[in-house]
Amino acid sequence: MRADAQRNAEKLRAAAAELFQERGLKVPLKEIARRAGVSHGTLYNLFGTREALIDEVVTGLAADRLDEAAEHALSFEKAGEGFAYYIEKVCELQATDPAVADVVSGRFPAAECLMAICGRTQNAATRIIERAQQAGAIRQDFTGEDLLVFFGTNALLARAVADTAPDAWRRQVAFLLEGLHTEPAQAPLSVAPLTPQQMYDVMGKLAGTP
Amino acid sequence: MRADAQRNAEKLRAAAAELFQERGLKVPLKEIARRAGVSHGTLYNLFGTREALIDEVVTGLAADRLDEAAEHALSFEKAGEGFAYYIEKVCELQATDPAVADVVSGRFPAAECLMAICGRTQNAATRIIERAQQAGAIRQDFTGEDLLVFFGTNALLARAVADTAPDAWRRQVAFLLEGLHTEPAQAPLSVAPLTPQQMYDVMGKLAGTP
DNA sequence: AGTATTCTTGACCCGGGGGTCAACTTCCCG
DNA sequence: CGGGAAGTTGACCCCCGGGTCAAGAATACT
Repeated sequence: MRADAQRNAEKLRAAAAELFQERGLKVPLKEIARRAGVSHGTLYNLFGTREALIDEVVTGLAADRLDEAAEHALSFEKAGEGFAYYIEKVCELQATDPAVADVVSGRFPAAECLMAICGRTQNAATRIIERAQQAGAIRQDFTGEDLLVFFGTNALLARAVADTAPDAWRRQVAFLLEGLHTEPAQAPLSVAPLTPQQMYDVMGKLAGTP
Repeated sequence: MRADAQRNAEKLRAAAAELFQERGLKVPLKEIARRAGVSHGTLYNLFGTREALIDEVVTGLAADRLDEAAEHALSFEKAGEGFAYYIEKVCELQATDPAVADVVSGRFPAAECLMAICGRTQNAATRIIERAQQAGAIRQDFTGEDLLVFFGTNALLARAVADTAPDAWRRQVAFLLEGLHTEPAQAPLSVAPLTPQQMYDVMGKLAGTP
């Protein structure tokens, strides 16, 4: 690769990182090129697809932050506190970085590496939930799918409130956590959790509009 | 108005009612015209704006259904049950009719009549909440704005799950209701409710993407 | 029936985003 | 330092949705 191409790729990566973080993974590619001070043809030439760009610029960071949150959640002595920490932390990541929000909401433009993160997050969520359930801290019928659905809606919510009341999403999180404690009644749920296949469909559509 | 124009208007109203209900208030106008078997020019000629069409076809029905839900909620003897009924009912309306969901999520293309409904719903929600709070059934710091935010996310969620697990939203509703009961601890919320102005911004953006 | 009025049509304009490619520029190496 | 390879550019294509309007079709009135 020639030296100037290398430089352009770097400029594009920088611009993409900025814009993805500011506005999510769906920013127009032409706008990324514009901010990089480069023709959009060059972007297509160097990266080919939006997914490739995402993978180089977002995937690693997002994966690290999500993995770290999961790890830390599992290190709490009290499983219930780890569970609460995890939810708050992931929601916070979503709120402060639309790119992460898009990653968690899964399968954006079907970038392969993103799917991997999604799966890892799903697994981590399930482990954290089961640990809390075994400790008797939260209701038994809450599932990893439930949590991912919540993350999906939280992504939308956090983006919607970002310019207005950047912490507004915390209220909803609090209500959810309150609803998951074991102390009170705990009426049985009348609807089954989503299957993995259903999760795939649903999260894709939830993300589809923004 | 000429007879054929009358007929066309009727065909357009019918098509619009169908499509709004199937896919929400943002369906392309050209598609409505297509389904009505009429040129899109005619649609613009007869109705001028999307808002006018919405007002003739959706507004009344949506208002009726929402008002009825509110009324019925206030007729419960136990305020807490009325509250739960109201949330379930509104969410159900949203789930079975994307048009209603868009109406509740407020301020679509700024149709005047829709704003009126929005205000009425906000008021109704507040009354129902306060009644439940006076009965000691739900936590004191839950507000009408909180509920509308929840409706906003539920609209997205319900639409996202519609083809896959049309009742999936009920789980989230259940978690919310569980979190609002008075029995357990009730940690104070660390974030203030939205102001009415903030609500306006937020709900507009939440609806913006889909 | 014939004319005046009202309506309808569909081609056309716009802007936005995705994507391609021939012609041009820049680089690098012999 | 010159020429071939590598890279860049921006005009161009697509589709989509909103919106307009001159020309033509349909109706209603006399």
